Amino acid sequence: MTTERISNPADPANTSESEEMYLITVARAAEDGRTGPVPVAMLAEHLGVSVASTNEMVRKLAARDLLTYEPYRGVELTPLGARVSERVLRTRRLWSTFLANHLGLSPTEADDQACLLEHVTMPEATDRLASFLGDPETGPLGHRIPTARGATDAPQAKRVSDLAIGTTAEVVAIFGSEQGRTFLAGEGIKPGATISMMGAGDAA
Amino acid sequence: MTTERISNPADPANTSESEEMYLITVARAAEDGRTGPVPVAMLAEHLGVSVASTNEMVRKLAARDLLTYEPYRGVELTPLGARVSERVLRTRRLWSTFLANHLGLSPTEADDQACLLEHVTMPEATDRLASFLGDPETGPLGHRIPTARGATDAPQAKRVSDLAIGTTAEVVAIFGSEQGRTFLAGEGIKPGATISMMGAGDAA
DNA sequence: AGTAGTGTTCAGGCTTGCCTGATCATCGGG
DNA sequence: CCCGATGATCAGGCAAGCCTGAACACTACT
Repeated sequence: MTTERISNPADPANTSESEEMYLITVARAAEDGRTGPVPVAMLAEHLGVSVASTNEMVRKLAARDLLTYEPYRGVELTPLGARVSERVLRTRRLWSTFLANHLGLSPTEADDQACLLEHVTMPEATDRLASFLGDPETGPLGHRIPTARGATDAPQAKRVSDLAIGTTAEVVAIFGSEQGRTFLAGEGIKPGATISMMGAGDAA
Repeated sequence: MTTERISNPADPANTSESEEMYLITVARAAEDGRTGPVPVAMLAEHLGVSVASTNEMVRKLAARDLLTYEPYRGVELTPLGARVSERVLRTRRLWSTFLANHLGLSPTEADDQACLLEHVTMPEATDRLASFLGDPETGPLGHRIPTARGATDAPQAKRVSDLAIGTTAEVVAIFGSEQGRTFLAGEGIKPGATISMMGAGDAA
């Protein structure tokens, strides 16, 4: 077992179980109605770890472009991070559905068990499970079950700085501060918009 | 997450995933016809780790009475170790059966996936899975599936349809959709409730 | 504007499971 | 009976994740 990562059998970003827990915790905060960045302290709280550990992990995940971190504000999932967390949550909720509806576990037992299974389920198995269950849209606890998506997701996002001059692209996400995003949105640059790369340089 | 072992949700001996892998490797050697102690080198080989690591782990497991180790001869499971490995192998093969027969994975894919699930499956889920599958005796690859044994199996749950008329029982679980569960719960039929079988027939 | 309090980060440590590279012990054939 | 091959073990290390405690930075309230 020389070096290779053991971690997760489904590897959009080759995330470890721990990393996935951080990511889905952020995702769930949003699901629970929270808007804007999730404070690091809240993450630590939910995961039952110290803030110091959370800080450490958050930086690691940010460095890997799985989430953005703004000190004193909190973290947010990047498109990549969102994809990972959706895959994990999809898997969890599918298992949860199976465990509750077919094996008869209570919804909470099912969710606990599913939380353990979600990190070690191969994409193939997840998809088969979805079919087996009839592609349900919500889990036993009422949560939405994300669709397979992402596998296809084709186009693959780039950073603006990687865009060749003269090309056109669709904005899928904007990184940076709230202020920055707001400013850009005011300029018509927001997710869904189409932009063209006309040239590069410092502020004119 | 101060100190407590995370490890396995089924804890006969509170074994970690790694430890379980060592134990079932020993168990499988016996299954494969081998008699007498299993050499440490063979263990290392099968697990893909160094002999030094194996030696280390073997001593740890021996100290915990999960196996016996005689230098220059090899290791053997103690009754305790055997119980752990049987539980794990039972879980693996049940999952394997489900994955192959119900989700349509190939026997080897199923086994690979099951190998990941086996370490994080709660005893409750294992038993339910066994019932769901009809208590099969062999897995997709032809291996024997150990029985639950050890858990005392106590009263053993039955399906309502197997209840004799006039008997009383406690509800331990309810299968079916969210809607169905909700409906029954509204009728006072939920886990923990006591019910009496008054008669059977189609909707009155 | 100043400061209390909250949030961040650093330093140093622990555990598990694995590694390599020596030594050290044993077994068994010649 | 002796020594080489095989097996066992020791020492020292590494990465991941987590910890505590202490220093530091920022925010927001008065």
